[in-house]
Amino acid sequence: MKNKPSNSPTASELSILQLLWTNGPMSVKDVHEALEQNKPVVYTTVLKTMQVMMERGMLDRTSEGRKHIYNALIAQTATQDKLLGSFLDKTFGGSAKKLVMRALGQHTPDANELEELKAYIDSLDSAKKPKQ
Amino acid sequence: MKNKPSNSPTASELSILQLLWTNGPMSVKDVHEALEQNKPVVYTTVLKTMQVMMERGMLDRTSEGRKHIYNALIAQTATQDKLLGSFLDKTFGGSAKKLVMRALGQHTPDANELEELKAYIDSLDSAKKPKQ
DNA sequence: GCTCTACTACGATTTTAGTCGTAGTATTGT
DNA sequence: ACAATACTACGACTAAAATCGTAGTAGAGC
Repeated sequence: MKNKPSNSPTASELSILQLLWTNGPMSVKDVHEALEQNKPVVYTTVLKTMQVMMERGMLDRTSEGRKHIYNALIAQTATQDKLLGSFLDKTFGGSAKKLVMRALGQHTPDANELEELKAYIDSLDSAKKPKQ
Repeated sequence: MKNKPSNSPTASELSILQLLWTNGPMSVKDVHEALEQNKPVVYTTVLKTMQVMMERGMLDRTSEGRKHIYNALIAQTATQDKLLGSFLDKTFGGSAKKLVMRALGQHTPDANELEELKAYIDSLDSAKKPKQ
């Protein structure tokens, strides 16, 4: 009776999750060193954050000698989807079309990625109107 | 020497900005009544928030009798773009393609909007590779 | 066995967002 | 003029995130 469904991670928590999702299980030291490449942060701050995340059911850990190796318990895609849904509502009034156009306009992918996107939209499109 | 470049609005501030962007200048009373349709909130909470926003350069106001009529000073698109850029970095590692695909997959627009999106991507695409 | 080092544990503080209650003030209606 | 009304001003409180410092402890090397 402990694990709540795990609320959305905060910005700091998310930066830790990104590392774990990318690299797999990591020690606090690993995470700290990685984070510090962007912005100075005290070791125990990272440690504390990860401990809190474990309490909240976002991470678990195993012991390897005296180290703790942490692992993400919540899935990347599910977490991103939840954050995206919330952001979409708050910032673009829930209009995915508006968000997408703005994202593409501001951070236009290269031609190859644009082709992929068109193909993806086609697949969605034909699912919507199966007039095939 | 007062106006800082106006930091990004918080969630509460954004909900107020959305109203002002949509409806134009509004009194605190108007904003309060509109917000309350979603979630109960005390009048002075809204007032205080709007005063803080004015201090931060997000709003200004004029007097109309004893009322204050507030107006958004920061532009909707610029604000959305800033928030979007930040969200994109934090949550999708800066990959607009990933964000877009996820947004479309989770909140698929109707067929008409998908067509618009394809057309928009085409316009971006031809701008990228002007092999016309 | 002893010391030094590399960790973890945890309390405490700071900061910020969000919220509310009370007081003050101008205007309106009688 | 006076009371009721409709506002604004502002201090203060709460909750949560983020940060840090100190203390404790296990293990490595001598």
